[in-house]
Amino acid sequence: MSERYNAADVEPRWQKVWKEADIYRADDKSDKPKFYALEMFPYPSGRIHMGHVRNYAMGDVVARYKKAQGFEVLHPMGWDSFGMPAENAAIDIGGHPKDWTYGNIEAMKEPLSRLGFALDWSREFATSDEAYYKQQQYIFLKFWENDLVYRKTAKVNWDPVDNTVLANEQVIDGKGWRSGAVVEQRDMDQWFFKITKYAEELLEGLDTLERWPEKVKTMQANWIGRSEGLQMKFEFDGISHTKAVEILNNAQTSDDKNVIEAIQTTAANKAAVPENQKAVQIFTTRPDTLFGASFIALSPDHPLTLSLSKSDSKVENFRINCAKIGTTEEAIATADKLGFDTGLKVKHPFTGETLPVWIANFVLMGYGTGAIFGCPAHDQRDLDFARKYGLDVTPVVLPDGEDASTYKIGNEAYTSEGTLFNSDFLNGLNKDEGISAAIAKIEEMGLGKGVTNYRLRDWGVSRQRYWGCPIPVIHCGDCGVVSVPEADLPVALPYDINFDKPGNPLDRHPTFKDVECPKCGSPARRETDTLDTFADSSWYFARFAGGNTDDRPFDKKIASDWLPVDQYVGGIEHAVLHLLYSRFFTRGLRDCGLLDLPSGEPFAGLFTQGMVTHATFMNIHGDYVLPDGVVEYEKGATGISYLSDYGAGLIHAQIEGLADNKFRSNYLKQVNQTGKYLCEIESLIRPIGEKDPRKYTPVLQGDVIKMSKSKKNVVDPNDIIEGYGADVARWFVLSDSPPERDVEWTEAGVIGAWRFANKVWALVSETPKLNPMSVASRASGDALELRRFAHKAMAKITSGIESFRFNTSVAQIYELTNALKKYKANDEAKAEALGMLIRAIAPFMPHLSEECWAHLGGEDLCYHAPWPVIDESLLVEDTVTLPLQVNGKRRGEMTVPVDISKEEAEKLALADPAVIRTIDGLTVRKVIVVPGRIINIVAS
RNA sequence: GCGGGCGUGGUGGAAUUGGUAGACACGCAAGACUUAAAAUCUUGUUCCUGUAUAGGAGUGCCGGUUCAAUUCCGGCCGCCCGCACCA
Repeated sequence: MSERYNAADVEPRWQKVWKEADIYRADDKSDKPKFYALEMFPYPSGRIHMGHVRNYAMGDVVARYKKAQGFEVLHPMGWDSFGMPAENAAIDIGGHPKDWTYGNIEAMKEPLSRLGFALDWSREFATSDEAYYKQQQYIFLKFWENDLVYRKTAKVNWDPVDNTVLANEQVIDGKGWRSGAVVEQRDMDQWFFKITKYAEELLEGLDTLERWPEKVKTMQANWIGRSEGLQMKFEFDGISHTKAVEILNNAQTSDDKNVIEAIQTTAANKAAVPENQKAVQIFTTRPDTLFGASFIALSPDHPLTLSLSKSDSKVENFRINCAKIGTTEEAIATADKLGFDTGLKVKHPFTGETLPVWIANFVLMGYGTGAIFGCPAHDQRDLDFARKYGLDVTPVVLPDGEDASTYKIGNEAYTSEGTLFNSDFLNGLNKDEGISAAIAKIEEMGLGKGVTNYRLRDWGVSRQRYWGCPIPVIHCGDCGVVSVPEADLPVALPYDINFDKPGNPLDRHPTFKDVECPKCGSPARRETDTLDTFADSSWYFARFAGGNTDDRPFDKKIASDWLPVDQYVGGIEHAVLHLLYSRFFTRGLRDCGLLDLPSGEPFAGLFTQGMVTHATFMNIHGDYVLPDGVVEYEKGATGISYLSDYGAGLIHAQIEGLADNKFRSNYLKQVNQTGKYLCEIESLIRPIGEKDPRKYTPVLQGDVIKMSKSKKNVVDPNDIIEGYGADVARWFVLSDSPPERDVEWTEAGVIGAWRFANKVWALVSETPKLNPMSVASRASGDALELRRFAHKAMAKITSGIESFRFNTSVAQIYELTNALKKYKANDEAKAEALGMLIRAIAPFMPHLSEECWAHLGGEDLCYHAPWPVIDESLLVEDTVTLPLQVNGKRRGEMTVPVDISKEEAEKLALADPAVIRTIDGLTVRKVIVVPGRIINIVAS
């Protein structure tokens, strides 16, 4: 019975058993404590990759472990199936996005099933299913009713060739990623989710997420970007003031009014913005430096700038110049400071001095009020600007140790803390005191008030795309924007579309657009934009929990019972977008009365796993080479080698003859370092007169990077499953590397995992039938030793799983396996240890453990077996080996009873021969005894 | 620029309340079995000196606290990630 472990036979057999017994179905009505395990669901690209394997293997470990711990586990799976790739495929290779998508789902489901994950497939859905997006449309309308959705004109990236809006990620160096056309900024009507309504709650909620990575919380906090400061007005001075009012009143178009209105209605700004426009509103986080103000700067997109440009062509030209700089981050970061003096003046509220009003390219319209006061001495940007245009630089913060009479600002602004000076009533205060005092004074003068500002903007969700959830509204000439009645949902995507022309096919569909107004019955136009696909993934976890309802997004009670997700696992790339949008959605659902989740937090525990990486290889032509095509042989090519001496000679000849010096020197360096020649067998055609039929080409090893098709460093999970089995693939991606870090896929590593699977099987198959649930409570001698070892290992395996350090659990499983081979214990103790081992392996390699369980004669399925109970008394030894240190250096060790007294231990330590030898001639000053840990003798 | 993280053998990594640094695995070396290879098994493997007993050095670098530092503190150096003209 000691034949090799045959995964190809074992794995499908158990998968069939599991499926027929329907063991992974979660029971909504269970009395057991619940546990919701979830991994970020996949986009159906058509193939599973190693990243999926790692992600789902981690979630599966948790799900299976929690099941064994007695929890009712919900572990569902589905498809995030709307999105651009389907449309692009239809454009590039023809066909229909729907067919492409659902074909891919079919193609992926089978290999995913072969990995043997404990998934409740009864809850499966795809976000492109009509039943799903119908409910999403319902949610959209509920959000609209509850003031969480609105419509406004906003700037978008417009690709003039493809006639579509592009997401920021799709704009590369200012050009459309597909067309290569220069992207325009265009104003368009867009739908927005009012995520800023929850800015504060989303920020505060982060503190309650104890089982989230600090990194993700920090990123979200930065993204929300709360800053406290002062919003205040600078009143226009003299004639300029009148002129400004005149400009505003006369030159304003309705568009300008909209912008001004939009600013005024921003929640944070609302209270502080006055009704009239006789002043410029600015926002600052450093009101303590107000006495250092030397100018006011407006954004090129500020309403005042816009109205000025209508009557002044120089302003208009300046705006055009600013727009030319481009949209790339690099261009923005390195752009010169550009300014334009409007000639307007404002009055400083404290000093009464007049300050010039400039337009500056570095002031953003999207943050604060789109206008600032410039304090060059204590802000680097302001300083650069002031130096360029000859504006005053007045220091008002004195660094410690500097003299007020001699302190000067050079080309570096002083941005750290210090004592305020040159500042009248603020003199002598520190930064925080100065901020409070300045705010109090401005408030007292009625010129402004302390406010909180957020960097977070509302979420624009309109996409001019076909393959997404249609936005369920109708535009009527008389009634305006009207929602589609609930009874008419879903607004279904028509199938008969074509991609002959660029742009959104819904927009030119013969009938989709033409509808009657649900209110007045007159001819109206259906919205043809679809929702950002991030909306789809913002509530799917709730549908999994309380789904299968057609009248509501999910059953409120059932979904609320399962939520929050206890353990969510996915990639760090979603740290902000998906994870923030979901936190917004659950709050929205809660406040619309659809979900009973007071905290609003969808994911109680989050784990972000690292990527699967692989070495890259490149040949002399500069092409990436598939790892499969790369062979290596030893330097010298004698004995162990894939190549004959003849082949080696060929490589040498090729290298010497290479024209590319850089490649040749790199290759020779590689050979020197590794002692190996890497090459590719380029063809199997025998050149005339050659003995070896193969043609070898030298290959350079490149960086170890994330698996990617274009870099050709991918390993297909299917190949690994066929060659070694699913368990081996799972085991490998969980061993060695800590889960949050990247793991490098190597052939050697896979073989190691495969060997281990065989080792376990060899151990089990040569063991006669026994009860894997047995407890050898009366063990002594070697048997007791084995028990101690097994229970200790089991404790470490358990804590490794609990704390997401699967690599340490794996190491302990190795140790337990080695111990089982080493200890000469009796059958009862062996049965206990082996039973523990099989159950410990089960979350990682469920097929192997099931096979072992059955072979040993375990009752029922291993999947149903409870997690081993650790006997705490076995974790404590009778004796302990203490290291003996002299002056902090280890000189020996001694084995003593664990409950030895400090005095006794000290006596024994000083009698140790190694200690005596070391302290010979020295005086013992002190002996430190840490019970059960160490003894350190201080001598001099 | 701002924020976060990380530096440990040839390699991945252990050592999460300061207490034997290098668990476990890969690789490598030697041996056993074999006609041979593969597989498997055994032993060794941080570096330096040394036949050995043993001694010295050692967790990026410099310093500090401590009987004791990979761990705590201060200052450098290097790498990675996120955000980025956010007032």
